[in-house]
Amino acid sequence: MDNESKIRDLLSVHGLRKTPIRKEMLDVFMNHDFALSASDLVHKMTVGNDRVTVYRALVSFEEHGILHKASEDKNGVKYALSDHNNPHEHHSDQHIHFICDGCHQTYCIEGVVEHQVKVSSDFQVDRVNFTLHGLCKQCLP
Amino acid sequence: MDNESKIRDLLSVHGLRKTPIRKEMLDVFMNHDFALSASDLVHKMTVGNDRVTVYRALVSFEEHGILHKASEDKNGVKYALSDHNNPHEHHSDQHIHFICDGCHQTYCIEGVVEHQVKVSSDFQVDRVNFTLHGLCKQCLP
DNA sequence: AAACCAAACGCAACAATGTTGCGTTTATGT
DNA sequence: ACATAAACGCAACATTGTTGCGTTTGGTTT
Repeated sequence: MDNESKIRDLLSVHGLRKTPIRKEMLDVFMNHDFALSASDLVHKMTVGNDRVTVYRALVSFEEHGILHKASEDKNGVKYALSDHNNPHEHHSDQHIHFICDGCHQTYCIEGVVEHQVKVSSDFQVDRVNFTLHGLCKQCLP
Repeated sequence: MDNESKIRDLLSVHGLRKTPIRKEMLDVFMNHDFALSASDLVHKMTVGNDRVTVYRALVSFEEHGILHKASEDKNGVKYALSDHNNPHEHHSDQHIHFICDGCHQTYCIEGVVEHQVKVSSDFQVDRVNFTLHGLCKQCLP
């Protein structure tokens, strides 16, 4: 296991147990630069293949801020490591979600979307969620 | 039925049959100012309560541009009337989707979100999808 | 108005995602 | 080494959405 000490630290900090399944889940996340669904994880993991266990670990990781929901549609939720834990996210505290039209992966990428909202006063806008769509490097012609 | 003639016209224009179920589906949409899921429709309708029929009608309506997907999450897809058919959308050709944190309804509202995207050149951004979140008039304190 | 036909319907069956309950195992602190 | 709560694993279930197929029906043609 590659990022073993990083993973052990991460679990320790949050008071979570270092079980084989949870360690491998985080390892899988650290070895991918795109977001993963529960089903993705179950297929990629070598130890333990019970969906329920994975679902419960995902919820726990999200509650502890280790993971966040990167995208969500009728086919389910995809999670990604939060910035400060993600080896692919070095330079920013904030990221944007990009969904590739080619490979359909969800990437957490660096960048900013500057925006100004003008809507009817019948609605109080507290947040704006952006998702970018297009082609990633691998899928560009 | 209130909007009967409007509904008959709409179905005629698109070469769709004026069946009781489809007429009532459109009627339900016209009597709501927020987006509806297949399940919402099944519960609100008085004639025909087969999920499959509703699903297939939704697909057909979307293909004909009568409806569009207003929001989508793990709990399913919500549809809304396209602007030109929607009695609640008088003044604009474009709308924005607003999801209320209180009632969790999805509204198609008038307004604009000006935005500028700055991201790594590893990703070619073709479209930007955004959703506004906050509180609607009914849910404001 | 009778016949025709494709559109629409309705039922059964299925797949996938996600959740809950409950008994068992195991990581971890004492 | 022991105790205990966290984590696991299994069965069962709910919901959304899809597919196949036979039947009904709206709309057209004759």
